[in-house]
Amino acid sequence: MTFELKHRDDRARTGTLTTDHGSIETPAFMAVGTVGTVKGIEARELAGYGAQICLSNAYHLYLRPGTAVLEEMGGLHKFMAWDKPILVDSGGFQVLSLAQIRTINEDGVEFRSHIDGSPHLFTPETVVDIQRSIGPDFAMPLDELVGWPVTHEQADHAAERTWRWLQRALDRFAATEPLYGHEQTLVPIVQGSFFEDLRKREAERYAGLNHPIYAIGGLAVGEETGKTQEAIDWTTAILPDDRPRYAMGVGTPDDLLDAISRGVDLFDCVVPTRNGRRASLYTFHGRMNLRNAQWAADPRPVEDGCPCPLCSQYSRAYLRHLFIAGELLAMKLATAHNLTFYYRLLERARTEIREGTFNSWLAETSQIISNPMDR
RNA sequence: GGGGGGAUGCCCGAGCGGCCAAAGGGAGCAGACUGUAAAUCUGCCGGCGUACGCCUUCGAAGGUUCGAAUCCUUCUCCCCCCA
Repeated sequence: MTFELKHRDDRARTGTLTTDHGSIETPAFMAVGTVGTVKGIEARELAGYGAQICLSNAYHLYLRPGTAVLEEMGGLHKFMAWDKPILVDSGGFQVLSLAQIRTINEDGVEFRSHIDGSPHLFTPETVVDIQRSIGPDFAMPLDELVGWPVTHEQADHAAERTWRWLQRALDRFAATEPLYGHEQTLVPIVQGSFFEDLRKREAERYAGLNHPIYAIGGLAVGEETGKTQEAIDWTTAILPDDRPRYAMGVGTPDDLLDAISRGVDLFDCVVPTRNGRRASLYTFHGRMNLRNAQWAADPRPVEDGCPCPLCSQYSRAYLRHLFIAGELLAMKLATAHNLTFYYRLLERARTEIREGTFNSWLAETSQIISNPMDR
């Protein structure tokens, strides 16, 4: 993996992140394909909307279909017919989202499968092994993610443990080989919650690794916007400037742009896909709930000039009808649109950065895009 | 012609003397969602008022009762069985 910074505009940057499955122009957004599919979207369609890389999840793939099948099928790229880069999360998020069915200790996390209740031990080492079987270009190590609010002590404890777990993951990673002939890169995750001393301590510590890429974890877990921004600032100020930074789980369109302005290069979030399935559509003129009665007989496309399969063919009225009727196609079209919007948004952001106009564009855009539109 | 059953809010449907503006669905109207246990969850849903509340509702009319969607009488309409 290599990363080349291309342009800077204040703290925002563009760059090219290159892997054995091709390169990614940053800032970039990764659609979430938890179980090896971005829900409702074929891999080739995803690429057509502008995706350069997608994300999947080790916890979910480990439970289904399991690492034996993945190895037999030649890894996740082949399995899901996606030949661009893939990043796979570790199950660290499930430490938080499945908190009711897991127990955690220094060795690792024991999950009770959400599918059949069976117990499964995830350790830093087993997660690396699973990541070898899945075969992503970027592999996330097991970390301990805490929510918000949380005490300083709890956040400290989780950050320390995440650091120790990273050492174990790095050791296991160094002791094993990729299975499918392409390079894999482990991405250390900086924790520290929303405490300045913890974030700075962790960032210093991780910077010392001199690693080629870093992730900022623990964001967007229920905190106020200002806290997310502080945490990003504390961290990006210390991490090596010439390495890509990935803000895990971020975010809404305005979150993305804000984080870009603070020097973040990579993102993933379920928002465009999940919200699409639930009739919440993003446009450059604001957010629309396509279930609302106001669109019932609106002949216009959701967004004028949008090249997605929805906007290039269908009216708001038709999409609303599909949602109200509970039709599968509604979710698919809305997901396609939201992803297309995200990719267009980031493409626009890259252009603004190259031209040195990012901050002024951000100021006029961010207020609009996440607020309700009603025209 | 004889016998029996039923009519409840936009729809379906509980309730069968007070705790009933009336369960529960559905439809409708909104909202939430940030490393996806999520095609999910939440709220509103007779009228007026932010709220305590007030007003008008349970086929129609009349009656019994302190009090009726619930009991009685008549009427209207629907369904089933027998002839």
